[in-house]
Amino acid sequence: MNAIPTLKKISEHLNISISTVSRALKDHPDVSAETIRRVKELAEMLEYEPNAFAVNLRKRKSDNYAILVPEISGYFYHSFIQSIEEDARRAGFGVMILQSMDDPEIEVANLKICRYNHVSGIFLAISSLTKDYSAFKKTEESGIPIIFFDKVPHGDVYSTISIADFDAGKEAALRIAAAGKNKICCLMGNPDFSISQRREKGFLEQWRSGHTNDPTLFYALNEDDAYNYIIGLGKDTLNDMAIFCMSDEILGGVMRALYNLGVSIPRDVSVLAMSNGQLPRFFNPEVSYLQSSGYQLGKLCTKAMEKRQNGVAPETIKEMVQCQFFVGASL
Amino acid sequence: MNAIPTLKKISEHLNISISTVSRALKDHPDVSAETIRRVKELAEMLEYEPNAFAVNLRKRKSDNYAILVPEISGYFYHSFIQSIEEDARRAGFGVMILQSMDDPEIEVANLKICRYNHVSGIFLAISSLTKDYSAFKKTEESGIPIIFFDKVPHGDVYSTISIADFDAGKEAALRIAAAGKNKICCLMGNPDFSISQRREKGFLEQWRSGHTNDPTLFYALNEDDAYNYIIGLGKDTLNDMAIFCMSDEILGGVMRALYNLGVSIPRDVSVLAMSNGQLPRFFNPEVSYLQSSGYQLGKLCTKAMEKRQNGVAPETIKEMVQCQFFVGASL
DNA sequence: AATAACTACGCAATCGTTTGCGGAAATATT
DNA sequence: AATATTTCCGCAAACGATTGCGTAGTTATT
Repeated sequence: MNAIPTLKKISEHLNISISTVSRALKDHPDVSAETIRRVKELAEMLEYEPNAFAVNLRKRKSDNYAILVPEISGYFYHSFIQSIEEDARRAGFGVMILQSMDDPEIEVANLKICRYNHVSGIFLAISSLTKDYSAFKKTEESGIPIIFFDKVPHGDVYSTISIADFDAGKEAALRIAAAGKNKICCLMGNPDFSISQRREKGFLEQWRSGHTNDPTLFYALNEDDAYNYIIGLGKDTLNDMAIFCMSDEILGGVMRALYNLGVSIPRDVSVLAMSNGQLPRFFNPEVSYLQSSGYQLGKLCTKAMEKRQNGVAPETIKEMVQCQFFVGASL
Repeated sequence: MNAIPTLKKISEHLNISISTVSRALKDHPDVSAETIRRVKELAEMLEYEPNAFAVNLRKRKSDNYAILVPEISGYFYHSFIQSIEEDARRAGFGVMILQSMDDPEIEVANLKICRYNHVSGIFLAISSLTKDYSAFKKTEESGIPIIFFDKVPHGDVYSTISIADFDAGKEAALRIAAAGKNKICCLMGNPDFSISQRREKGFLEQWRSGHTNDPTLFYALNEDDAYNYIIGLGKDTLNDMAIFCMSDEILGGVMRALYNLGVSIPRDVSVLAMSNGQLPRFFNPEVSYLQSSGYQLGKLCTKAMEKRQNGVAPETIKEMVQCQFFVGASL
């Protein structure tokens, strides 16, 4: 069997104490240059690496971050995860993934797992129905910093990195107005999502400042919801309408429906989306969208986490990322 | 500070020894019913959970699996990861994510991380240029089972769960032939990928059995490669052609190009893809495809991993998943 | 009543690493 | 030559959970 080397084994080989080996490997000044050389040489040869459990047990802390999202798949979080993993690896951290399946109970259980595994920090997108923040509070109090992203709790005691959803909503309304459209349908996501609420608010506020008619609102919980809704509207109702799709999921459903109905874009119907940036380019014509990039959001979260690791207070970290507009041909 | 409870704390509260507390929590027969009751009651109250580091240090094993993929994002692996996480959580395992960025060196480093973190098992899709399997061998020898999936090493000493790539290639050729197309272009992925090679081999073998002309082959390393290639072919060359897209990445590039060239599908050009199942439905018309589902593959890998955990020999686990054909309107 | 068996618990070592403290040997200071 | 400093290293106690072994006190057996 391929026995994994320990300090003890090295110490026995060299006939010195475990402590000295440990110190030698860290260039402790109490160890002679010659001993350091010999220890390091042997350690290298045996491919010694400290046992993570033992180190963590002693430090009462692991070099692991946790990412806690409602769901890995979909259009957004996987690119966020990729982003975090890249940075974490560079900083010597591992990444644990946990899904809440948008269930507050699993979310609480996952936080508990994080606590008992003494992760160094948590990146967290909260589930839509989370009302009780006590698990967040408890986790922060136990010394584990949480960076909330995308779906963040309200209240100002937490570190949050979020999309400028309100502004994005406003810009969407502006772009649509600029395209000369007047009949609007907004397909928002689950109204329990904070992001849905803010995007809607921004859109409505902007729209109402220049128009007297209100947009039609529909809350689509998933792609099929969006699809069925558009199909239900029918070609006539859709004529000359502009559709705002709050997410990639919704965009997917809407476009499939529009294809099936055989409407022409943008002649009959205009489309504007908010997106992670991949999907809109696959439609014909390419869909214009406001990009909220999971990858970029990840980069900001990494920076925020580094600050928190260095003791920066949670409430001082509040960031909003503006969305960037990408011109397609759907508007 | 919200001190996390330990056996010691419980034992002090109850004035009994640490050992007895430990045993009580596991219903050890050496502990009286009354003591068990008192211990469990207090443990519950304090929300005691064993310190994972200490447990793992003693067991020399963690309740964690690692997933090692070239890249999280893209069209395939994230659904695989989602699948594994679901099952792992149910079985009480955590999931660590590591990306190799398709770099053999990082892959080796990641395997080392797995070893020194004593994960219970690894799900691994190898990078395209990995030639040296010694790190795999070493990891298996150190007692950590590896389930290779999707991109698997050759040789028969490993546990592998792979797509029936050869068969899928054959079926693709059959479907295209059945559609009456004769002029074929196969867009394959990186020729270093084992999956590219097998899909190509299957396609060619089947095709040649009934035709004298060979398909045009092109290896697209990414979406843009595929896009540029198709654009380069031009409308005339494409006319009456059937295009086989080996992956979602390629499909994306091809469809964008076809849209831009303004060719009609399937009148001018037919398209058949191999896909995880999401993307083809977003095109107009919907693209026909052979599904290789990351989610399903994950389920099979979980079962394989359970077997390995129970001591089943690596080489006895070899599975091939057949692809399912989904009828679109592109062929 | 003496021995056997059982119940219920504690001691102490172990997993591998880290670190405060103490001390022998070598060197430097008067 | 006696004292003061360095230099270099080891002892032992943590971190928290687990477990083989030992044993005081009780009950069962002859």
